[in-house]
Amino acid sequence: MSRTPQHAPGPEPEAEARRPTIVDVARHAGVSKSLASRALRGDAGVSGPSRLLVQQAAGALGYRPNSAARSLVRGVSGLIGVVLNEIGNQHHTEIVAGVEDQARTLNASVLIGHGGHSALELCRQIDTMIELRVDGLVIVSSWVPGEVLERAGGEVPTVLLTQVDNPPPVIDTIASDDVAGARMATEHLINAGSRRPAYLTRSRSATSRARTEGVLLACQAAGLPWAVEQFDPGQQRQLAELVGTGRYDAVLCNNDLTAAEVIRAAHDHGLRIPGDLQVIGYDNTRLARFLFPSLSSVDQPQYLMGQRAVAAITERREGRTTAVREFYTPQLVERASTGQPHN
Amino acid sequence: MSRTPQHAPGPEPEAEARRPTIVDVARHAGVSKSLASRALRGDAGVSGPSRLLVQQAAGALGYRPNSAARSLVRGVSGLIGVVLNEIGNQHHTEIVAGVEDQARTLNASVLIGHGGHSALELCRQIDTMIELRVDGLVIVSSWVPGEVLERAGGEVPTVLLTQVDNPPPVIDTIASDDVAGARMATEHLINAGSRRPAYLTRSRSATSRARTEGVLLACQAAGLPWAVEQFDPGQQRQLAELVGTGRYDAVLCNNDLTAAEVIRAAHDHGLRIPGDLQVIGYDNTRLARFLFPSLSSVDQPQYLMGQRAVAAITERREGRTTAVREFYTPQLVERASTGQPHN
DNA sequence: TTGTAGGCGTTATCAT
DNA sequence: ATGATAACGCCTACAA
Repeated sequence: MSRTPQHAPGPEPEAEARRPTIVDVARHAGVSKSLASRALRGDAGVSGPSRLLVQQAAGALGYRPNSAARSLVRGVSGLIGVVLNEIGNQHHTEIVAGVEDQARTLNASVLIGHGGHSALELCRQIDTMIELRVDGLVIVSSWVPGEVLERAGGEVPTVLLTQVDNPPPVIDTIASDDVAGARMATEHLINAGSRRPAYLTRSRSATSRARTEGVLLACQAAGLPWAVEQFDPGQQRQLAELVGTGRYDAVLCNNDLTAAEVIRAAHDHGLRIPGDLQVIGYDNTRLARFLFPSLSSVDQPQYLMGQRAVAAITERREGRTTAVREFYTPQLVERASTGQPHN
Repeated sequence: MSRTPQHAPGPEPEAEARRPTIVDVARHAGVSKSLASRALRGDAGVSGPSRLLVQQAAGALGYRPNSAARSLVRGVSGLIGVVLNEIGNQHHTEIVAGVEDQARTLNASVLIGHGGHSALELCRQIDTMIELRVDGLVIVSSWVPGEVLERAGGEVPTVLLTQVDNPPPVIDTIASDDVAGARMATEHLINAGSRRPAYLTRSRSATSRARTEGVLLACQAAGLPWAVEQFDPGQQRQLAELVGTGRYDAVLCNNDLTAAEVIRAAHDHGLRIPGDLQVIGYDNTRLARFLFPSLSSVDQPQYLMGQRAVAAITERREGRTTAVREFYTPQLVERASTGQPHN
């Protein structure tokens, strides 16, 4: 028995290697296609022998349900879409893990689309997901324009996992409080003796802007000047040079990788960490533990946020019409890159 | 005009907020659904006024094509699936970028499925992709059993981007030569003076095994003993302790993050790099530049491999039946973590 | 328990 | 240039 289906009555001896459909399975098993459908899905009301027959036929033919056909007739796809702008990023990874685990409880699978740091591409991914008729959409980026969010939310339960300025009411938002996180981290730096703290970022996202705000608040409260140093992703040297000037005695970075750059530059310039320069990262990725000195970092409940996103989608599908607005307070994980050197 | 479709003739005044279909668009525009279909897709043979009418109707209704229906009737989905076991990994990121750029030339979009380090989940993702009827499948993991690969290859053009032992002929393989890469790296360590090199890994994949082989070959050729140190992902302390023993004077790590751990441990134990311990990573991720000292690393043409994978899929779809077996030779990028300290 | 028939939204093949 | 109409593969009343 070859695996390619061979329907004898066909007038074409050189038949194309067509994928077997449920009709083929039914014919092979000698039953109607509706019975085959029920048997394959484990429906009740199918006799033992029939079920077995159908299953064997499906196995012999290598049958695979066509999810396009199924989605079409059932109106749901069993797909949760996640759109983010950087897949090589521990922060996003944890969110996706949360989404996946929660999706598993719904027997849904997760599709990841990534915009590669391009807002346009990000929107295209969202369109693709919607046209695929995902049952819910999780957006992990603050680069999506409000109107796109609004359209998306009108078509499918949509959850945004970042802070934005004015989220439309049709979408839910579940975010970590970036203002609070940055403020807390900056206060930590100041309490440990910093008098010239700064915020370093390579991102222009709303998320990064919110962190700027947190730094500002902490500095104002302490009566200190505040500084933001913005770099473009390409600029490598500038960041290292800035660190070398010794202009700041403590920096909060937009993420752990940028913090790694800073630590590196400090080494090169002979600066002690945390003695000459305190450093805090953001996202508390695995990397933070492996740097030298180990990196203090702001931790967000990413996994939990991913889970909650899927829960919010479920609620929307079950009729909720009010918007979820959840905020989580991040935690500062203190390691060796901050604090008073001799304490 | 509200955005929810309101078909006047409907007998239900409390109509469900159904998604508008092409029939709604056609009715709204006063044309047949076939004409609407052609107009929306930009087919030739539609008069200017009709096209405009249809487009306006679609815009007014917020129409979105249902890709399930389209996929069903056309037999192609316009989707390329990528399955990998770790999305938070720069190595994979670059591959995906290559896949995406090449997919764009086919007007296809890319879906990412990730197995979260579970072989079972990985296979489930592959099944999902196949049932979604992706037009091609790219697998970036050496954990997928041969029989699963074979089945997948029988159903859809499939490309494996890792080295495995006996790839079935129905799938294409495009891989970087891990034996050669590890051998080259090890030879570099030996040339720089190492007499006790070792290979450090947290992975038990076929990829990692191949690298073991490369280390072995280099050591044998130099008449040196060879060593492999295998750790489980959870074990943190063991790796640090091993480094502290000073048992080895040079290590090749399975990836850059593990190399970061080693560097960190060396710092903690007061070992000089590269004087007391040379370190090489694998994958040449962004991180390698930011470590201190900067990390030598084995670079693979990941982006290119991603591109080639899609090209191979295209060729399969156009009738090629022989298997592609491409190998790329990796390059060693030398930085400050290896070499003779005073040269 | 099993079969029949209709429809999901789209494209494509015919006519007109 | 436009319009019927028949698929695509599956699910689901409804009937037997």
